[in-house]
Amino acid sequence: MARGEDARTEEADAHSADTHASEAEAHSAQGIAAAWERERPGTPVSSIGIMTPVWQLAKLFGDDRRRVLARAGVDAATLDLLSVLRRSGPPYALSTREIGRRSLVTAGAVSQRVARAEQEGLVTRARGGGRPRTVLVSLTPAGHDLVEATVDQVLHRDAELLTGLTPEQQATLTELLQTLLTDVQDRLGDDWIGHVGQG
Amino acid sequence: MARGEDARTEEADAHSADTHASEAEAHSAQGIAAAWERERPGTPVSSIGIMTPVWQLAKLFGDDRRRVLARAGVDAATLDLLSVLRRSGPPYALSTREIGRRSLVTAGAVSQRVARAEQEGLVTRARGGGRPRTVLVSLTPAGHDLVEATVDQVLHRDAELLTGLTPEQQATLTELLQTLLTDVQDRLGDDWIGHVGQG
DNA sequence: AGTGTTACGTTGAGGTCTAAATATAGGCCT
DNA sequence: AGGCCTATATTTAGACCTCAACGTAACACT
Repeated sequence: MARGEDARTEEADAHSADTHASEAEAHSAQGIAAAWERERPGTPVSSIGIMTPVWQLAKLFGDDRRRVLARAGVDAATLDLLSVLRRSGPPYALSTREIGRRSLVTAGAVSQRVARAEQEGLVTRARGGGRPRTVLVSLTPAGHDLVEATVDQVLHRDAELLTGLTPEQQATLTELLQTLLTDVQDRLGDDWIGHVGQG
Repeated sequence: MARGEDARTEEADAHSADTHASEAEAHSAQGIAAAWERERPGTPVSSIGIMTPVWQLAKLFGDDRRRVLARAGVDAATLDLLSVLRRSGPPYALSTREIGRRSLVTAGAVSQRVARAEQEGLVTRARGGGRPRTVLVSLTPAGHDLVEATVDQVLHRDAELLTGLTPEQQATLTELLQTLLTDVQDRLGDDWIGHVGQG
C-alpha cells in the first residue's frame, strides 16, 4: 500500500501540471480553444475568442455589482426594475409587459420582481392601463429615492472597471458590440418575448 | 365612469409612446444612456455603451444555448463540467477546486454540479488526489460520449451567431475583449476564488 | 509525539430565473 | 347580443447559484 500512496502522489502531480497546458491558460479563451484543438482536432473553435470573454465579463461584472449593491441593501434585480421605471420619466409607470421587454426577462420574472418590490414599498400595482388586462407598475417615493441613492454609485463603479481600455478602445469596442448585438437580436427573432404569451 | 375609461385610454397611449423616447430604443445602450441624461443630467453614463451590450449578449447567448441543449437532454452547467474534464485530456480527472477555478463558479456550485452529474452516471468521485482533502472527479464513458455528441453542435451554433461580424471585426473584437477581461480580472483580484475557502 | 493551523470539500438556507400551466379581460365575428 | 379568441398577468415546479457554516484531513511547529 505504500507504493499505492506513491502512485497517488504521481497522479496528483500529473493533474497539477494540467497534463498538457499550463494552469494559467486553462480558463482563458486561447487556452480553451487550444485544448479543444489538441484533444479533438477539427473542433469548430472559432467562436470561443468572443463567446468566452463575453460570458466571463458578464459574470465578473454581475458578481461585482451584486456585492456593491449588497452593501446598499438592494439586489440587482430590484434595482433593474426601479431603474427602468425611473428612466421612463414621469409618471414613472409602465405595464408589466413593457418592463419585461426592457429588462430582457420573462413575464413571470417580472411578476416576481414586482411582487418583491411591492412588498418592500418600492412600487405599487394598479389595474387599468391600455390593452386587455394591463397592470401599471408605478414607482413610490421610496423607490425613487432608492434609485437616486444608488445609481450613480453603480455606474461610477462600472466606469472604473473599464479604465483598462483607452477611450479610443472603448469607442471601438462599443461600436463592435452594438453591431453584434443588433445582428444577434435580429437572428434570434427579436420578438423572443413572444414565447411568453404563447407558451 | 365612461370618462374614466377615456382617461384610462389616454394614459395607455402616453406610456405606449414611452412618454419621451421611441420604444425601439428603450432597451438599447444608446437609449438607456440618453434616458438617464434626460432624467438625471450628469449621471455618469460612460460605461453603458459597453456594459449593457456585454450583459445582453451574455443573456441572449445563454438563453439560446439552454434551448439548444434542452433538446439534447443536458443542461449548460452539466455540459460545462463535462467539457472542462474532457478538455483536460487523459485521464479526464481534476480536483473539485481546479474545476471551480476553470468554470468560474464557487466551490459549492461545483459540489452540486458534480453531485447531479454523478447521479446521472456522467462522472465519478474518488478521494485521494494531492493536497489535504482532495477529491478527484473523473469522466465516465457515458460522460465522455455526451460531450462528443454535443460539443460540436454547440460550438457550431455559437459560430453561427457571430456571422454578423466580418472576420476582421471578429478579430478586433476578440483582441479588445481579451484585453478588457485580463484587466478586469487583475482589478477584481484574480484570486477571487479565495473567498471560497476563506468564508 | 501532540496540538494548532490551514486547505478543501460539502451542506443548508435563501434568492432568482425559466418554462409551463392557469386565470381572466376585451375584442371580434356571426 | 352571445360565444370564441387572443393578449396579458400570475402561479407553480424545477434548476441553479452564492454565501456562510461546518466537518475533516494533512502539515508544521514545539
